[in-house]
Amino acid sequence: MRNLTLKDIANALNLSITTVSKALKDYPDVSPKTKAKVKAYTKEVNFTPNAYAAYLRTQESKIIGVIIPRLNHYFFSNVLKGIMKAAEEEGYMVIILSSEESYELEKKQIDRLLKQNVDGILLSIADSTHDTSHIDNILKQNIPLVLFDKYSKLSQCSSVIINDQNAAFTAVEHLIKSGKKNIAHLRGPLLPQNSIDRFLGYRKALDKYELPYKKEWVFTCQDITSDEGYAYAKHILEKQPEIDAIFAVADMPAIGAIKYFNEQNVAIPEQIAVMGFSNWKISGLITPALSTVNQPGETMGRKAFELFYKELKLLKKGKKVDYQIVEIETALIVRDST
Amino acid sequence: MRNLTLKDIANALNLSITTVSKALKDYPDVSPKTKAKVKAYTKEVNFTPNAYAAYLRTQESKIIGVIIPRLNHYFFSNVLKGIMKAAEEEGYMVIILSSEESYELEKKQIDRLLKQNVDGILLSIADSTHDTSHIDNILKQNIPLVLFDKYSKLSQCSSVIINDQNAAFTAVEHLIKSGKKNIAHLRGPLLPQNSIDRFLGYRKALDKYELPYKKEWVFTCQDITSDEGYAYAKHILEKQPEIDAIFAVADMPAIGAIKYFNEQNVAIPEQIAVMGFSNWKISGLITPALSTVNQPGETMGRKAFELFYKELKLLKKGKKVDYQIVEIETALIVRDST
DNA sequence: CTTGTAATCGAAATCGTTTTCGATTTCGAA
DNA sequence: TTCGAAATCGAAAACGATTTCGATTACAAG
Repeated sequence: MRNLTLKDIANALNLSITTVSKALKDYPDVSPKTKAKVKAYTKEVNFTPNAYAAYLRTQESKIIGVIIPRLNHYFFSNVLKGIMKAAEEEGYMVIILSSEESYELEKKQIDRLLKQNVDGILLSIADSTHDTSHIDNILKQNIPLVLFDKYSKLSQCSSVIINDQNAAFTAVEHLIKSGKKNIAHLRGPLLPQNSIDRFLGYRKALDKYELPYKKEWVFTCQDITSDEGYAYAKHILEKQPEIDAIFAVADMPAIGAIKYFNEQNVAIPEQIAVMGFSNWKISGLITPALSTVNQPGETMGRKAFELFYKELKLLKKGKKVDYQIVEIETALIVRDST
Repeated sequence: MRNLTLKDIANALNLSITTVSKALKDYPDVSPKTKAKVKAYTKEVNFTPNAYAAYLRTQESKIIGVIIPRLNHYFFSNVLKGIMKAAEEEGYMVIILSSEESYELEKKQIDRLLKQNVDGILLSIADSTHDTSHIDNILKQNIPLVLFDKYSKLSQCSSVIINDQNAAFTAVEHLIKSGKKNIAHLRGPLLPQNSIDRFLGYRKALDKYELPYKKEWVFTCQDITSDEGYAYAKHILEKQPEIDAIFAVADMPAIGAIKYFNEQNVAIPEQIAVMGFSNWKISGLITPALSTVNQPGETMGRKAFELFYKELKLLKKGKKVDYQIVEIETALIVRDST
């Protein structure tokens, strides 16, 4: 059972391949009558032109590639959802690849996508990515590129981000206003812009309210896992009991910390308050429910696709495209842990 | 900056397009010397044949389609991870679509994938799917199809599943052996085989240990959310306090129930025990940690791809392919909630 | 120096579209 | 009736690979 081709349709209707093709694409030099006839028939037999053959002429694959650092990750799943919904509305398919936070793999995945002739690439860069030449390569090939969430200040391309610094500032400010004075920070790895900015927001809040900044109150989570949060919570309780609040770079370490405090019957937030970041589904379900910052993944994904699509259309028209940085609103979510 | 073509390579090396193509594919009628020359050069300039042009002759897209019911879902994310890793090893790209648990959308997504000429389809069917004619259509087109997790007993195709009935039986048996006698079940929707089998496993355990089965102890979670678990927990505590254990069809409702019990200071597991299903990451992080059944998503995904790939190779050789049902091992995970 | 065979190579057809451009038809106006 | 413009159609050339099959070369044997 072979798929139908234009030739089959043409034969069935006693028309030429050309006319059938043009009728389907609403060329002006096909009469309304034959257009109607062709469209009715193709609909009846559920025909659509072969995408690969079409690509050969148009050079448009109607496929975009998305690279995320991790697959099973609540936030990125949400971003994907936004991307895929928006893509579907425009008839685009999405190929997803994961860099597993590895710079080498990220380069390889970009290469795979370029070989696949995707119409555009949406990318959230890996924690370990330390230079951006592979990213600039995409731009050189003149195919639209949009970064989301984990972006790079160095690359001259469209990005969809949140204001990490402000969001972190607001979160820490809330801790301070609720009376906490010795606030620790579980920060992310050193490279990604996100962890840098969240750390800077933390410092800015301390500065503004004239609280001391102490290096020994900042702990680095390499992998941003609950295990790391759990271990640091243990360390804090045993070695640095003066700490009365924790601001974590993400929900996972915060949840790990809460788990440990629960086991030790530490009163949250009275003895120690815990603040997360990202608003994962689960953060509202643990006890006590975790205060956090909402990071609207689905919105970011949709916006990222829209930026790509806009650039593609400009490109097709041969117009100049200049890139754009879109900032998505975040919101402080106060629950029971602060 | 156009991509290179066979013609470019041929010109550069003073060979014909034919010879270059054959050299790359190790045809026997190309001398080792020219093969080496071609391979060295293509590697140097990072050339690989255009995938779309190749498709036109070979009818192989090297792309598979995957349809899952939900995107931001821990278990399915894990399955995807397994699929994508295995696919990458064989040079396959993966297009992912979501049916959002909708029968209509599932049909549409299958259609999209067929139009895209994917080499195979991996599918986990939606809760609302009530007939399988659209699935049988895939088989008629003679392209490999593998169902995973949410499968259908009616379709004659390969599937990767767990033994839901046995797994549920073991889980409930564990509740019984820990002394619980009045065990409620938060079951899933009526259609999917999973919820049916887990329900049957629940009943079988009650039967075996001569505990009464009561209709009013079975509650249906339409969407399998934490909210439903929360609401049923409230109902149970207020209206049916004789219930001393809950076996949930999945972790999410179990977590919702635990949240409510925590708020009401109900002792878990002393007053009421809670058992989940699936072993989501989060289930080990809440307090008390949730007992559950491990459902190895990544392994299932990898196996599903392998089944597809095996079928494809048989198909290419023109050999008869007969489908295969693979059962993946589950394991009871006892934590603090039972 | 032939001749036959094996080893190499390339011309050309093909896959299914899209699109240019030339051919044909239609039809109103003169 | 005839002419020309406008409307409608189709032939054919791409797109970039794969593959069949015929052509050429090399070389050993007679």
